[in-house]
Amino acid sequence: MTETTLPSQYDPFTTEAKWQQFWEEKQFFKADPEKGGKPFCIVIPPPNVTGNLHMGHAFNTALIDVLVRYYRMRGDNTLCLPGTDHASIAVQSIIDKQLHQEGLSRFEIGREKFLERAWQWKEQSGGEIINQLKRLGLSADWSRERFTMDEGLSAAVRTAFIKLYEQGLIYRGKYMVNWCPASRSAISDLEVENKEVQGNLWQFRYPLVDGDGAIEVATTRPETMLGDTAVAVNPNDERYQDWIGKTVKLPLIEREIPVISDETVDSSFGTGCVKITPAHDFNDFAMGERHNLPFITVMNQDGTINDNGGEFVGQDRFEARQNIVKRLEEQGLLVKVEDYPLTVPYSDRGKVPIEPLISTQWFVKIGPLAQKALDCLDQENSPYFVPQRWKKVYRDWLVNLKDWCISRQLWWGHQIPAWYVISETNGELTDETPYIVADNDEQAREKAVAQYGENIQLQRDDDALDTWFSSGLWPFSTLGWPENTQDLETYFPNTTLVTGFDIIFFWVARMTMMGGHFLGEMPFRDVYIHGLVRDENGKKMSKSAGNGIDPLLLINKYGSDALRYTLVREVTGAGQDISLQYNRETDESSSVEASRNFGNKLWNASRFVFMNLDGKTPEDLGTPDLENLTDSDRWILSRFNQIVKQTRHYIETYGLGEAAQTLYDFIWGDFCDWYIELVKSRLYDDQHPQSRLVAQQTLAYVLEGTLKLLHPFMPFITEEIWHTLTKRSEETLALQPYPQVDELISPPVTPSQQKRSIWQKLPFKVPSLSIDQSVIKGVGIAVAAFVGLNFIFAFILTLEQFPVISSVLELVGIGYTGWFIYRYLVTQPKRQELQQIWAAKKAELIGSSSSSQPSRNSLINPELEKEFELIFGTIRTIRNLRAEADIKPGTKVNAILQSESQQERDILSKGQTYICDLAKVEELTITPAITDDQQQVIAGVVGTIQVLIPLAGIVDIDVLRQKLEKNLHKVENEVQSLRDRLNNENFVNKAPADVVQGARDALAEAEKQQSILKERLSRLG
RNA sequence: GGGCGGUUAGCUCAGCGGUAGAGCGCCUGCCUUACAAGCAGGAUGUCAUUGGUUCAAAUCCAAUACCGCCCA
Repeated sequence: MTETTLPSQYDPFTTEAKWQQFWEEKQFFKADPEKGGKPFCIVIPPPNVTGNLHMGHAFNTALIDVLVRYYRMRGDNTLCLPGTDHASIAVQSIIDKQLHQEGLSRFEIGREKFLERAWQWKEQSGGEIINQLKRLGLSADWSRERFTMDEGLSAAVRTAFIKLYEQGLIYRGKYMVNWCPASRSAISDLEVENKEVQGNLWQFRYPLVDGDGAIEVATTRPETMLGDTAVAVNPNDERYQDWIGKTVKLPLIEREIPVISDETVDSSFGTGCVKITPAHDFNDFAMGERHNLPFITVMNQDGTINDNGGEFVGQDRFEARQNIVKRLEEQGLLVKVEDYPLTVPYSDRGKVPIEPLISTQWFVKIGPLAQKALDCLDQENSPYFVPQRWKKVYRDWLVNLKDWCISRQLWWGHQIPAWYVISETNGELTDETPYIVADNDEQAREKAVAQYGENIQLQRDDDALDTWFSSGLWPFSTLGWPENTQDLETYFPNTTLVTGFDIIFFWVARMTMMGGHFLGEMPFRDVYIHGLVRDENGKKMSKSAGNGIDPLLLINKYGSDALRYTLVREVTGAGQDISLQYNRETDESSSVEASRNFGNKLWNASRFVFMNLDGKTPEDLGTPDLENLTDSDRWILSRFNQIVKQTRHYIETYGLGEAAQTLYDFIWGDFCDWYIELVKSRLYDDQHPQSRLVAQQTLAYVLEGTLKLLHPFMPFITEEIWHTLTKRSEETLALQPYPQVDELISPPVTPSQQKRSIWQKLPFKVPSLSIDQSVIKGVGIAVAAFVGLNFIFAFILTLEQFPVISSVLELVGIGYTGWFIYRYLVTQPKRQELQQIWAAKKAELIGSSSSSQPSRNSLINPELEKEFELIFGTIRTIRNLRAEADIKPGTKVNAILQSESQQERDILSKGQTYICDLAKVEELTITPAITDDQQQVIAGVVGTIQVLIPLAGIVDIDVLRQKLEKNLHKVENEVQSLRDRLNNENFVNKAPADVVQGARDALAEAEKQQSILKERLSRLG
């Protein structure tokens, strides 16, 4: 064994920083649309530049990066595009708050200065966020980083706006919108959060104009009565038949208003008679339109009562509420007040109740856009939701969409590209002022002049667009749209959108609508929905609750790999929330700690391997010599290939948590607990150099393969170990090919291998040929290509598949060869495509190789794995007996294994050295029957094998008896239940044959165990 | 009110027709030269309740209860 300088504890801090820098400097993750091959593209959901990343971002980033790194290693033409979002309202309110603290307001410093500060903020916050993404290990192409307000994306926004406007899908109009008095801006339906609150239901009396009496109305918002223009009842409500058509006098304001009937009135609400305020309530607005009622706005933009409010002018809406109730009470018009739970719409941003207000805004006509997205969903199931249940949520939302109010009375954001020709309305901006939609000032002026003559005065719309308008373009504006760039050509549509379910509404549907409209297809193939990260008490993390857990805190404590791995491993049920163990007093997390320990385990296993490779790399040693493998080598190679298969399958079906768990079990269980222990004696044995070499080869091969498998999940530690292992200092693990099942038997053709080995062997210089030349020299090439093809096919095919070549060449045909060369071989990127086509062709011709003859064609060997299960079971039983008998770990014992089954005895014989090594057995006897029974013996049973350890010392008979009795009891229960089942005719007749046989076998085994245990007990006397 | 999830070991969660698993925690023994961030061994469950389907239900169906989310 050679000494290693590596410490026995892995230190993530220096390591992670080192590789982060290495990856970035070498630009390993820079995408190249020319590379060819199957494109794989993820554009990350851009974090808001409102501060730092939270745990939800860490989660999202971890999932994205697993996918991106996997597909990159698989050989796909991969792009991961990072970026940030300007978050209009959120950032504006941050700046507003800053100004407020300085005793300033944005109106005082003006738009220009305000935007300067906002950009400053963006630089700082955006920079921090990008750094944090890097610390998380995100393997993005940083050269393509975008920001929603950078030049290109702003141009995309203007183009989209202008196009939609010209197509009649954007309009300006006076409608009721959700108004946030705190930010003094309109907001969209989605930014409204409904909250259950304990409010009141007031009942007022509105007196009849003609005659005596009054009608009683119920309301939860008394202050709006100032704007009432009718009272309404349900036409079928018998109580109020006589009232319909009469006129009542609105108290305090003294306005005469009609009593109308409308189907939508809920007779069971309050008195069944409601006041109608068309300018301050969405339902009333609709009713006002139906019945032609006046619309009287009684509030200002800041939520105070305006001139229409009589004596209450200038009061805040909630102050006015109190005063109005008081005044009505004084006038004897208050009937009663009762407690009443109700849902109040709050502004998600301003955190105050929104006020429905009529105002002039810009809207997107949703119908046609949603229809396109719906068609794609219904006809092509596009995009494909993972898990599928979110599809329904998405669909429901598309169906129920209303027109989208996109203007915001904010400065931070994309200013609406509309110019008012105020000279047409006496220099004033009114609802009637005509306007021009254009890309910039000059264009606007040009257009305006053409329409209104030289002497015009223009004023640009002050408002900014809803942030989600630019976010809706994100999957393609980031790739260069509206320019038809090569990035767009290659990477659109994106492969997968990875996002939390909480923004399906806000974001996903907007992207699908915009993508469908502007590019004619859905902007991503799949939508992978994940849940939220909950805190240690299962509560949703939120800023207001203050229960967020800072990912950086955990990264600093345990490393990025550990945090990433924890988050990914938890995500088994896709779309399900995950909760993170956390101790707020110590900032410790037991689950992240477990992942750190896992990393450390891998680290130490690797140290062990390094110590035993005599300083050689896997390349020096060569791949495992398949002719000279021992059973244990064959076993770990079987397990490894099984894991390769499972991991690939899980990742490709978005089972990231399952993949992570599978690797954990393999590395800790199969590789560390068993294989390393099995192989030790061979490594320390100089007498058998060949066996030692094969052990080294297998160790090195499986370790390197395991590092590759795990790399997408724990990129830093695997990169670190891989470099120590391979000494390939200028390369990166991140660009190594992902392991393939049975690659030792039929080596995969990887691009790099092609370049190095096969390609250079071709008898002509294809890479230097231009396309034109290839056409001219067609015939000559065809001949040369034929030779070249033979080389390639010879390499791709394994020996047993060789006869297939002739039939393939018939398929290909010589005349076709020239084109074939041009199409697939001249350009280096196309070669991968060939590989895929070839694989498909191969499968077509010879059938899928994996399932047909597993033992001959695959290293995966289920029979061998079963045999090892028996050997391991035997080892465990001996260890168990040793522990029960309190035999010191270092002490060797003798053991007798008795089985009537020849097959079992054969397996045990083959595993004899393993059993001796791992269970510390001096002398092992394998026998069909016990001949001379020992007096002092402890016994156990595994399968139908009786395990006996003769003891020289004293055994506690009572303890032994108790243990045997307990086991016997368990076995007897099992025997009973199995007998019951097998005695049931229905079971025997109806259950599948293999299940019945399984039960019979289990019964036989249990009965055998039973008799062994009984026998042992009786011997105890 | 409508819809969707969840309820499995002390905790966090897998399993989703063939009779119950992991990590953490707990108990016992070990500093056995890869790893004490470890090794070996051990204990722990009417799989929320009630019905149904089935030879067989933690697993499928229905209802109920509780927890959570979304929409109105």
